[in-house]
Amino acid sequence: MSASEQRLYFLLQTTAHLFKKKADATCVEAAGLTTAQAAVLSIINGQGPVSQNRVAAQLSHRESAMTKMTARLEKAGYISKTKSKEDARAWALESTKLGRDVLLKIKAPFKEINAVFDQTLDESETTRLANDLKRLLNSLNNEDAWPIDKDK
Amino acid sequence: MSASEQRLYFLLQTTAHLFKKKADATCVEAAGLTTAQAAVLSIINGQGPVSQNRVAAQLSHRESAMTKMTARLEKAGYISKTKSKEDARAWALESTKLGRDVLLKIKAPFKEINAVFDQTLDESETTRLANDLKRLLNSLNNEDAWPIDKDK
DNA sequence: TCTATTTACTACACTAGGGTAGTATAATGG
DNA sequence: CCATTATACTACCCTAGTGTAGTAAATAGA
Repeated sequence: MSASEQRLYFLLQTTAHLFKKKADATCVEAAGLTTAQAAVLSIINGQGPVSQNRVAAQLSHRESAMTKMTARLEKAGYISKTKSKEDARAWALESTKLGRDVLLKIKAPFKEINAVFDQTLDESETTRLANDLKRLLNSLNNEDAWPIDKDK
Repeated sequence: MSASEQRLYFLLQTTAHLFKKKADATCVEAAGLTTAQAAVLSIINGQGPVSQNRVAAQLSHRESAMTKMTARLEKAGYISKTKSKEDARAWALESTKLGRDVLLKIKAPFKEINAVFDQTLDESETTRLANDLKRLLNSLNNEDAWPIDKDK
């Protein structure tokens, strides 16, 4: 059956939406932050002093979304925003002690989410699904970058 | 590899997000409405006079999201909201001529989206992916409904 | 029949993204 | 070296969802 007959787009959106809803609920209960905040915080924590720009790129988000997100994270005390020394335009984002602590609290809820995947799919199915999603991501990216060459 | 090693949750969210972004862009360009509006409108169009409640349930959304969404669709002239005769609390949502017209305009952009799926995955892979997503949806739903019985 | 509960919806405050227009700084080309 | 262009970010307004608290109508139980 073709993608349209399977209503694959709708299925993908619904699955992602419900997983997000569940993950947000468990994360907020366990640690007081959402999965969106956790994603940004974990990149900042892992990549030392980093600009908003670089975080946005890794999440396929816009800079304007980052402005608000880092403001929330700073207000909550999870990150610090200081002006970069190399580039006066950019922020140097870093995680705080509180930010690192809250990232630890989020491990248990994510185990719960991953348990749903692992209870439903075996190892080979998980790998296959991950590969399918990666292939779809590649197709999406290459489509827009065509025929302009994609490397900078 | 396990779901956590594959970062399956993140992969699912990213893929869904980028597909939504692309689909929204092409739909807005072609017909002036978003995919979220298209989903609601197409349910209303297909199921005659229907309550907000029933639409929300099919999309796994909350009633409060429907209040705003139907307000936008009515303002745009795509649907009519009249009080239900069977139940004075409920709305009877129906598509207008304009709403049906705009649904036709959206077919081409969705073909484009489905083409990305079909270019990337063959028929058996598409079916398999759809099944995996359906299985994940079932796992999510049954988890929350346990041990309370799920039928009403 | 009269109360209690459920149901359909609204209002409001919030997170979270998009897109556009603008500013300040950096990098580049003549 | 200076003008142009690119980059990093902000401000603003929009869609779109959540969750909670509330109202009015329907339903169920005593």
